Amino acid sequence: MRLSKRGEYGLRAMIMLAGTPHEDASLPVVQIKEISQREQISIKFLEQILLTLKNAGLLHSKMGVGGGYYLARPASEITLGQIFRVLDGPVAPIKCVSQMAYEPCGCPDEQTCGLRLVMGDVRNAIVDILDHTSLEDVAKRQESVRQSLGLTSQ
Amino acid sequence: MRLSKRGEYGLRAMIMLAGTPHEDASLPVVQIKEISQREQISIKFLEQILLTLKNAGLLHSKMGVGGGYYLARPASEITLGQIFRVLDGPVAPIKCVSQMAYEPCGCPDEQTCGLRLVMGDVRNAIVDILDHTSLEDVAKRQESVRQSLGLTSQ
DNA sequence: ATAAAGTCTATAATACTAGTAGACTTTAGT
DNA sequence: ACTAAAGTCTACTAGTATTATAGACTTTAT
Repeated sequence: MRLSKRGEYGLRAMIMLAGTPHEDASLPVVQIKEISQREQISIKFLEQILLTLKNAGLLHSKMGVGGGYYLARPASEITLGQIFRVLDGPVAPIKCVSQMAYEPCGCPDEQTCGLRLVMGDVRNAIVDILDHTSLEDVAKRQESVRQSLGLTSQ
Repeated sequence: MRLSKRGEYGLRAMIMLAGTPHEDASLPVVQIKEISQREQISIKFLEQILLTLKNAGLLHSKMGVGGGYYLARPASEITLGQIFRVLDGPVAPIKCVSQMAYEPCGCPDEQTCGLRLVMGDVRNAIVDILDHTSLEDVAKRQESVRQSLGLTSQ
């Protein structure tokens, strides 16, 4: 039940982008280098990850001087589930309960397989969280933790 | 978020053992070979898995002629979480929210890390299911599905 | 032009997965 | 005692996934 480093880094980067208010609206983009430094992620590895997210339509980018990345949609419309699936594949712990990538798992009778029933519950519990938590939700929650700790934003 | 084949096979085998009523109380053990055939699992691979579960104290065995495996405790006292952890390690999707195997994950500030907050929820949701579902629960649920399908037991 | 920035593909080291193999030990029955 | 049935234990292997690193390329502002 593990989130890969790819998934972790990608999610952290997206959350950071959601939590970075563009006070300076003329510079809505953030560079790979800055994300890499602030989140402590290898820049070359992060490049790949952001590119994948871009090709999946979750990020937009601007090339050339003054370029960088920005969310393809409002933070409220991007869920952690979408990001997760792009980077780490299906959420289901076992293929026979996957909605996105169903495949029989090889048990003698899938219809009455007890493991499948339970893993279906697990899948639903995970999906409930990941597909109903947007980047905005995370950014807000983060902010509220910061305030309850008496820290200033950023 | 994937259950390995090891984990899948081990859980299936344990569920099978829990669902096999020892009507013939003089023969409470089931042989590897039989589990392998009924669950369609490579016998050599299954050997390893059952041995691991035995060494973890979840199974007992009897060697020699007429030997085999049986649950170390009543099915109601063995949870899927216990089995899972033996075969697939910690349940938490990321180390920084693991109770059993905590490790910092490398984010700049763990206390306010939004990803960590959400993954903590995911961990709790999974643990809620796996640690509160016993082998007996699964066997009963399986049986009730069988009946609702109009099948006879076994 | 040039430098800043993203794009894309290839490669590599390491670890993990899903087995397979085979020699060994224990035990029941004769 | 012998034998066959059954679990025990360790090593090995082929394939795949993970976590990067490298470098050449393209786009764009100035």
